[in-house]
Amino acid sequence: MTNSIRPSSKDAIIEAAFDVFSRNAGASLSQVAERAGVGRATLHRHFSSRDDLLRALARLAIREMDEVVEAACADVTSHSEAMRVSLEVLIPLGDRHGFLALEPIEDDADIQREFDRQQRETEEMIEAVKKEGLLDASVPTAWIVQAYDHLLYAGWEAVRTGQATPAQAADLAWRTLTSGLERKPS
Amino acid sequence: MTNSIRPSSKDAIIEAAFDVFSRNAGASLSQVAERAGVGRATLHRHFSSRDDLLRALARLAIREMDEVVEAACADVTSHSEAMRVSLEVLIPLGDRHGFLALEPIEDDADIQREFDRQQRETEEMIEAVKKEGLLDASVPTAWIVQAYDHLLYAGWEAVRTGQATPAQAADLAWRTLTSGLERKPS
DNA sequence: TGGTCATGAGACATATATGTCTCATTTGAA
DNA sequence: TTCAAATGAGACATATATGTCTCATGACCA
Repeated sequence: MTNSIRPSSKDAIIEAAFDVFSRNAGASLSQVAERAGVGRATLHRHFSSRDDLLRALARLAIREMDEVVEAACADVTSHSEAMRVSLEVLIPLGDRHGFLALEPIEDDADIQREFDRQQRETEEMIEAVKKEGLLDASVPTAWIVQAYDHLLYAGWEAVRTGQATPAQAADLAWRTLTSGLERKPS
Repeated sequence: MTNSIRPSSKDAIIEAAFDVFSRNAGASLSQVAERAGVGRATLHRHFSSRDDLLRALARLAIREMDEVVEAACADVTSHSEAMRVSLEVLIPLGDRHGFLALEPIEDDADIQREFDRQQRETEEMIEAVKKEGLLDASVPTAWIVQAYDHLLYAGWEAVRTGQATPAQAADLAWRTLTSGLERKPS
């Protein structure tokens, strides 16, 4: 394989970048390189500029989120189930989710379009779940999207801080979103 | 009043800083000054350094959140009601809330202690609401804190983007937290 | 063993952010 | 009007971040 650069280094940079930028959007490239255990020059060999890195991260995050959702929804039989399993597989990608929410990538039309498409797909999923009767149609879809996104992020934080496993966090977030945290008389 | 610097300029800087930093934690002081409609030198007259500004914002945010919660809870008759009205009055302070969550102020022990105190008070409030029977005691308090914080932030975003008034956002966030967004058969 | 390639370290120039200073202008009160 | 304080504009020096480059080293492969 006289192919190209070793993959491990590039991957380490990408993982470190998600980790660092999801906590601090203004972090320097030195911090990213250090977290990756890599020289700053090596980072520039893989990503010519800061913007180049940010764009690569955004594209990757969108693609990964698409992939896990598509894979998880392969066998589902309802939109409600799709919404539930999407939540579960997206929680471990919370750093990607947080990165996309925090980092303003306004200058790239491709990424903006893909980002908008994901947002639209989430809205359509929620509309479909309303039609299936699980969610209250009188609650604005825009609010359900907000609650879904933020509870997803809350679930990732619970995982990151060791409070829960991804499965437990998904259970808690899903219960919160659907039936709430009230004490049930049943 | 030969007191000191005019207050309006300082206040404008503080409001602009909350606005700018809650969207982008790494924003420059030039951006803050511009948003405030103020020269960069004036910003430095009020706040000697970036850290000075950040610390002042953190202290103010904590104090303001304390004040509105205390005022709102003056007449309540239960912890459940206190939790509900706290959510309502904190949503308009969502920029303060987001600033405290996003900006890492690790070097100041005072602020850290106050921040921890607020977190602890939220936990105690939730424990009390569990005892009153509104919230399910089998759900971890840590998760309820997460959900409360994130739905509060979601509510502020709904207000900021014009999707809802503060009162509507508080209703939606409270309903989500307590009874969820399921279609209710009743 | 020899050669190739990715890498780390670090020098270097540049860009941007930060903090200080000066000065002319404006504001508000007496 | 008159005066003192606050301000905006901008020069200036410094610090940090960024991007490019070179060179020696180490890993992997033939």
